[in-house]
Amino acid sequence: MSDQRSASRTSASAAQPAAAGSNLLFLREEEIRSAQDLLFFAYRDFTNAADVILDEIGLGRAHHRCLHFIGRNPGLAVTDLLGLLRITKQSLARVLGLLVDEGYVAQSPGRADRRQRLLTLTERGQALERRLFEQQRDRLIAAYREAGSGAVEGFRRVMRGIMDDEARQYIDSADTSARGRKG
Amino acid sequence: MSDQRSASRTSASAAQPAAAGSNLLFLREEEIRSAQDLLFFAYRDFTNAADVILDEIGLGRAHHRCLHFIGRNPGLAVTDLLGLLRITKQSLARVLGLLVDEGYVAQSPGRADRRQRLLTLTERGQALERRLFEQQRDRLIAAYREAGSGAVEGFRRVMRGIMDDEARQYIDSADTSARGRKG
DNA sequence: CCATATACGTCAACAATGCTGACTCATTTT
DNA sequence: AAAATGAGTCAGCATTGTTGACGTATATGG
Repeated sequence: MSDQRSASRTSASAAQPAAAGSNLLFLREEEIRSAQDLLFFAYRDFTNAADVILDEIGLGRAHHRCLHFIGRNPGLAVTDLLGLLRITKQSLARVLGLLVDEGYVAQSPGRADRRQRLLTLTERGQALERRLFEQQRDRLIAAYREAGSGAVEGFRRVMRGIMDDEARQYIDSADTSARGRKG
Repeated sequence: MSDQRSASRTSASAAQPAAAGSNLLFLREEEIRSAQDLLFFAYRDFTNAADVILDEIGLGRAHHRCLHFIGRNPGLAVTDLLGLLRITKQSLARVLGLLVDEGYVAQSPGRADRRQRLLTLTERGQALERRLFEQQRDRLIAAYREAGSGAVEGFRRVMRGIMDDEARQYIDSADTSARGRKG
């Protein structure tokens, strides 16, 4: 690979606001653009961590997302899973159908509302989800160790702030139920 | 939407390690799983912020990524862009070709190595990239304000720790060149 | 009880964005 | 002169997202 990249970075005339002396504004913008980089690279490599295992089994990231959210919310209804993933029912059907066919996910009718198909991981699904989890866990633990324990709280606060209200509520309720364990 | 979700969260038997009393391990695992959630939702909503504008123009996220990295690294060589995005030349060609055709990106032969096609944003490309940037900027600024200035450093450190070495070097070199401004 | 809404599933077609493999051409390096 | 590299291109395919249109079972409200 050539060394062009680092040689030319930030030499763009566009990065300089027209007004002179507004170095604060410049730093602010650079800070934001740097955060764009952070989100792209961290997400890319974090999701990538599970890909080798997924490839072996012939599944994709979409399947992993399902396993993750079902594992985290046993008895989740299909509508709720759709709300978390923000994809269409038809997109989910392809992915979820395979997971059910291959015995990773089980469906059972809701007792209160028998129209629902509540989703849980089978033992096989739990085993797979755990293997995938461990890959990402190792990466996160290394990151946490490097960053220092004080950094984690800041990470959580900023990430929470980036997402929209609905996602925040989900995150917050997971937090409280993890500590209080009140079902 | 049903309320099944919050009712059942973390009631999975799988979340409990077999050994009793290892509550530290449990909290650790919950913390990691929560970070998985954070990455998914933050990335989802962050990228989403630019989608409305992209839709109007008939471009996608892949185009945005190109505009971002070219804008941030004027004179970037194609090989280096491929290295940042980690996609194949053929995938990039589709996306980049359109950006060039539509006048968002300009190519010019390298002086040192005339095989290279160095990439820059045209004025049109800069204008579009700015519009997209502003959407994500607003989200980040709100998140930074909510999280507090102390949180930002922690965010940056953890995100940096998640990505692989090559990406870290890129991030670090951007940091130094932004302050020192030495091309 | 009946009308309407909801939860879930399904078929069909299409779009965006990844991938592999195979080649060409220009230029640089050895 | 030979080999490597930077860039482009064609062809085909996989994954995962989208619309639109229906069908069925169950719940809910007048």
